Amino acid sequence: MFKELTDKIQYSQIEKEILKFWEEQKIFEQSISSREGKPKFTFYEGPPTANGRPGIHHVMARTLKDAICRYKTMSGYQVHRKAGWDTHGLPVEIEVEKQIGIKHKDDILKYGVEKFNEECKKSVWKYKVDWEKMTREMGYWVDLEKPYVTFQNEYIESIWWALKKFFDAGMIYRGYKIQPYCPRCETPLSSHEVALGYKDVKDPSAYVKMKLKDETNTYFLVWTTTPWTLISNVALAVHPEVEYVKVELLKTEGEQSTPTGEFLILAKARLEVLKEKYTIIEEYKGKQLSEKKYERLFSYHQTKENGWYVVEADFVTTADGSGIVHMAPAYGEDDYQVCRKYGLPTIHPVNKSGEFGDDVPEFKGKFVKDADNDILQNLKTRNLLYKKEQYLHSYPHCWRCSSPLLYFARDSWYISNTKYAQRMRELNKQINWIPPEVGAGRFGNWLEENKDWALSRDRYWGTPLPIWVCEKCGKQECIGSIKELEEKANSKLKTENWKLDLHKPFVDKLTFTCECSGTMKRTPELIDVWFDSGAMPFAQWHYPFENKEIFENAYPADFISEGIDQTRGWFYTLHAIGTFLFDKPAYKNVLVNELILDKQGQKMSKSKKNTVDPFMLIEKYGADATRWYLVSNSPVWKPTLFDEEGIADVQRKFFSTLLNTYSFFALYANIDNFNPNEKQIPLQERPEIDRWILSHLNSLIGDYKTYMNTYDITKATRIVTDFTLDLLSNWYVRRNRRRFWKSEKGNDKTAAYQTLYYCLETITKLIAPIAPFTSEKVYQYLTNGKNSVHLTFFPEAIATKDDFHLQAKMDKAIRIVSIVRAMRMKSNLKVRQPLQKILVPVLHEIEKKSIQSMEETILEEINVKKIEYVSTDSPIVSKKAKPNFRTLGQKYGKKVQEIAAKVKELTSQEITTLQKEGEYNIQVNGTTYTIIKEDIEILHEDVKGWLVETDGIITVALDTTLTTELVNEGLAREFVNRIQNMRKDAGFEVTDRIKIYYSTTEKLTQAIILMKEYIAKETLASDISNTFHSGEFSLKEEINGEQCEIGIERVKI
RNA sequence: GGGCCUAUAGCUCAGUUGGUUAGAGCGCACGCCUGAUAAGCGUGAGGUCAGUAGUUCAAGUCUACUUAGGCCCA
Repeated sequence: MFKELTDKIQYSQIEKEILKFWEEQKIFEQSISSREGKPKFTFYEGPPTANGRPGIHHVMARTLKDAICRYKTMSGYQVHRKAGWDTHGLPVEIEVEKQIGIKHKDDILKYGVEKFNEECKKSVWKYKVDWEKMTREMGYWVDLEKPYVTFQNEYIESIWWALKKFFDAGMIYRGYKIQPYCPRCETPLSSHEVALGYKDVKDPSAYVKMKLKDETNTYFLVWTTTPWTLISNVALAVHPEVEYVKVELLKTEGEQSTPTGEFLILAKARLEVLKEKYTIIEEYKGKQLSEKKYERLFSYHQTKENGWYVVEADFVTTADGSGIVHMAPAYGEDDYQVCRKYGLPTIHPVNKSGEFGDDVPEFKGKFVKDADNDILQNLKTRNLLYKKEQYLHSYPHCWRCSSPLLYFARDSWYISNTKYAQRMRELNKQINWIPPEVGAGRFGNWLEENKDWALSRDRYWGTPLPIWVCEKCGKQECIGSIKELEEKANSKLKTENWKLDLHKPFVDKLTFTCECSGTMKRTPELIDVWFDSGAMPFAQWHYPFENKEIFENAYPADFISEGIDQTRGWFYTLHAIGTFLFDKPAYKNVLVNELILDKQGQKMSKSKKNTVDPFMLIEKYGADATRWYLVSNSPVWKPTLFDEEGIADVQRKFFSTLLNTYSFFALYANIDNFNPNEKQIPLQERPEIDRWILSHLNSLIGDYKTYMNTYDITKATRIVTDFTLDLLSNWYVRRNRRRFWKSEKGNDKTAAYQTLYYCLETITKLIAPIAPFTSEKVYQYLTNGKNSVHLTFFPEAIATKDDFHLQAKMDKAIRIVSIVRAMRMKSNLKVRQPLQKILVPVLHEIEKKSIQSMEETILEEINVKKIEYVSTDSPIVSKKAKPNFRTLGQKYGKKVQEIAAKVKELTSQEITTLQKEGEYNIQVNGTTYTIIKEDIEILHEDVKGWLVETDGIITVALDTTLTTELVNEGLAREFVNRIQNMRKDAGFEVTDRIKIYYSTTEKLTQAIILMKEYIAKETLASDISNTFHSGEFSLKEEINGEQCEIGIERVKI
C-alpha cells in the first residue's frame, strides 16, 4: 500500500519524524560506512564560534555544505564530515569581561588569568546547544560527536608543530605592528571597535619644507595632518610613476614677478597648493627622485640605520597634499611596511599615555596632539613651514571615552608571508573559485598586496605562541610538541604539579635554562585566532603526532564553502599555511556565498532588529522549504534579499505540488494494487506521452548533474522545480488522469503507473541533497519501506535517439492547444462545448505526421473532434516570410536591412516558389540576391474563411460551427460535470456505482437520453432515470439556461 | 582613494557564442476548468533593459565613462 495523504501536511512534523528515523537507524553514519572503499570526496568544515547565536546566514552556508556533501555521497563518493568549533579569541574575552564586569584589560590580571580563562572556556559553549539544535533541525549532516575543538591540547600541539616549521625556516620574526590605540584607556582597539567611533574633526594640515642635501636652497614640499609624527620622520615617499616638478618660487610686486632663488619639489598634479607664482624648472618621474637625501627636521634620536632619503611607494596619491608623503614607521601601517622594506629605523618617542618622553626634551610630557602647534611653531621659526591650514576629516575616536585614537607601533611577532607570496599566487590559480571573480579579484588582489602576517596578540585566551626567549642572551627557541616542552622543562614540571594545559597561565610557568645559563621564558603573546582555524586541515587530526595517513589522504580538501567575509579570513589562512607547509593549495573548490540582506536590501543586524530567527522559520515552514528557498531564490554568490513570503511560496508551489502529485499517484495505485517491482513495460511499447516525459526526465538528470558538478545549486533547483511543476504535474499528470482512473487494466495503465512512479522516484532522489526531509518521506512512501533515499545512488541519464523529436513534437502540440484555448476565449466558447474540427496548415508530410502522432492529446485537451491538415501550398493559406538575420547578416552585412525589407514583402506565391525550388532571386536597388530556404522562416498568417490564430510559428484555424449533436454533447458534458460535483459533495467514494434521477426541460432531456451511455460511463451510473427522486443527495441546477433537478444515490453491489 | 560585484515589469529573478516580438513566478484585473481540488489553467494590463557615448549591418548582451547600491580593503 502507498500511504495516502489525506490531512493537511505538517511539514515540521514530518521533519521531526524523519530526524528520529535518521538517528535511530544511524543513516548519516551508514551514508559514510556504506561508501567504504569508494573514492573519497574531502570536505573541510570551517569552524564557527559557538559563543554567538546562529543566524539565517548560517543556515545558508550550512545548506550549501550539506547539499554538496549529500550530492557527492549519492554520486558514489565517501564523504567524511567532521564538525569543528573555533573557541579562542577576543570576542570570547569581551563576552567574559562583560559577564564578570571588567572594564580594563589590566583588571584581568587582578581577577586572575587562570580563573579568567576558565570562564572563557565555559563561555565558548554558551550557545552550543542552539548550534546543535539548529544543525540538527535544519538537517545538516556533520559529525558532532567527534568534532575538532581549537582549545584542546592536541589541537594546540599541532599548531605548535606548524609554528615550529615556520620558525625553523626563519619565517617568524619580531617587528612592530601599527595598531589603533586609545591613550586614555591605554589599550589597543580592534578594527571592529575602531569602526564604532569615527567622527569628523578638524586637524592641522601643514606643508613642511625638507631641504635636499645636494641642491642649494631646494626643498621637498611635504604634507602632513599629524605634525607630532614629524619628530619620528625617517624618510619621504613618492609614487614612482607620478610626475613631479621642481619649481622656483616667484615674488610678485604689482605686475612684476621676480625669482626668489627658492626651489620646491612636489607632484605636478598638486601645483595648486602653491600660494605664489612659480616657474617650472625641471620635471621628473617619482622614481628619478628615489634615494635623494634630505636634512632631518629633528635630530633627537641616534640610529644605527641610515635614513632620510626618498623611497618609492605605490600608495602615494595626488588626491590631496603635495604628492610627497612623510614617513614615520612607528605611526602608520603603510609607513611601517615601506620602511621595513628599505631597512629604515623606527623612532618611537611616545609613552603609553600618548606623551613625549625624556628623549624629546623640548616637548617632554606633552600629549602628542597638543604638541602639534608647538612643533609647527618650532618649524616656522626655522623657516621650514611653508603653510598651515585646517583640515576637516573623519578620524577614529575611542568608543568608550571618545579620545582621538593614535596609531602606534607595538611589539609584535610576524610571519614572513611575503617571502612566499609568489607561490601563493601560483597555487591560487589551481583553485576553482565559485564565483571565479572572487578568486581572481578579491582574493587575487589580496595576494598581490600581500603583507606579512601579524601573528601575535597581547591577550589571554588563545593559543600561546610557543617561543621561549632567553632573558640573558636573547636567544629564541620554538617548541614544537608537548614532549619537547616536557623534556626541556622537566625539573620545573615536577615542582609545579603540572597538569597538561597549554594555555596561559600554565605554559608561562615553564622555564628552562639557555645554553648561556640564562633563563628561557615564554614570550607572553598568544597567536591570532585565524591561525587556529587555518591550521584545521592537519590540527583536526592531531597531525603529525597521530593519524598521519588520514591527514595525508585528506589534503587538500575537494570542497569548502563559507561566506564571502572569509576571503581574507579562513580562505586566506588555509591557503597561507597550506602553501608554506605542504606546497599545495588547501582546497580545490571553494563555493563562496554572499550576505543575506533583509527585504529592503539592508544588512541584517541586531541593532536594526531586522534579523530572522532560523528556528522560527524551521518550525513554521520546515527546514526543507527554508533550504530550498535560500538556494533557489538567487544565485548564492549574489546577495539574497530575504523575504519570508518567499519560503511560503516555495512550500506552496514546489513542495505541495510534488506531494500532491505523489498523492494522486498513491490514490489510484492503491485501487489498482500497482506493484512497482513488476516487469517493466519496454519503453518502445509505452505511449508517446510516456516516452516524452521520460525523455525530459533524462535531460533533467543530465542537466542537474552538470549544474551540481559545477556547484551551481541554484540552477539545479530551478530546473527540478520547472520539470516538476510544468512538465510533470501540469502536463503529464493532467493529460493522463484518465489512464489512471479508467477501470480496465492493461499495458497502457501499467505503463502510466510505471512512468509516473519512475518520475517521482527520480525527482525524490534529485531533491534529496537540498530537501533531505521531504525527499526521505516521499521515498519511503514510494518504496513502502524503511529505506533511506540518502543511501541510494542517482540514476544515470540515458538519452535516446528520439528524445529531441519527442520534445519538439510535444512542444508543438502544447502550442496548438494554447492557441485554440485563446480562440475559444475570444469566441466565448467554453472548453466543455465540443467543436467539430481545427485546421492546421503544414509545410510537409513530416510536419503533418508529427502533429498526427499527438492528435489524441491535442483533441482531448481542447475538446475538438478532429484535426484536418492543409498544405501550405494551398491557395487558401496565405504565407509570410520572416528574414533570418543570422544568415542574411553574415552574408550581406550592411545590405541586410534592405534585403530584409524585401523579404517581408514576399507574396504567398513567391514563398511557395522558393520552397519548391530551394532558392529565389530578389531585386534590391538593381542588384539581384539569391535567397535560400535557410534565410527565411515561413509564417502562416491566414486561412481564408476560417477563424485563425497564430503564435508566429504555428497557425491554427478553428471551425466554430455548432451542430445539434455538438450542442447535445456539450449539454451532456455539463450534466456529467454536475453529477461529478454532486458525487463529491455527497462524499461518495471514487469507485461507488450510482443511480441518477432527474427532471428537466425537453431540450436537456433529449440531450441526456441521446448521450445516456456516455454519461453513465463517466459517472459510474448504472441507471439514469428521467423521473426525479431525491435519493441520497439532490439539488436544483441551471445548465446552459435549462432548469434541472437531479438526485443521486449509491447502488449496492 | 583602491578592488570586486550589481542595476531588466510593482516585487523576486531568467535572458546562451550580439540576430530584430525581452521572458517566468509572485502581485493585480478578468475569465475558465475541476474525481490531483485549501489545487490547476488561460487572457490582459504592466519594460526609454540605470544614464551617456562608442564598436557593429545588428547591442539587454561587447567597450568606455557617469550615476546609484552592495561587499571588502585603505
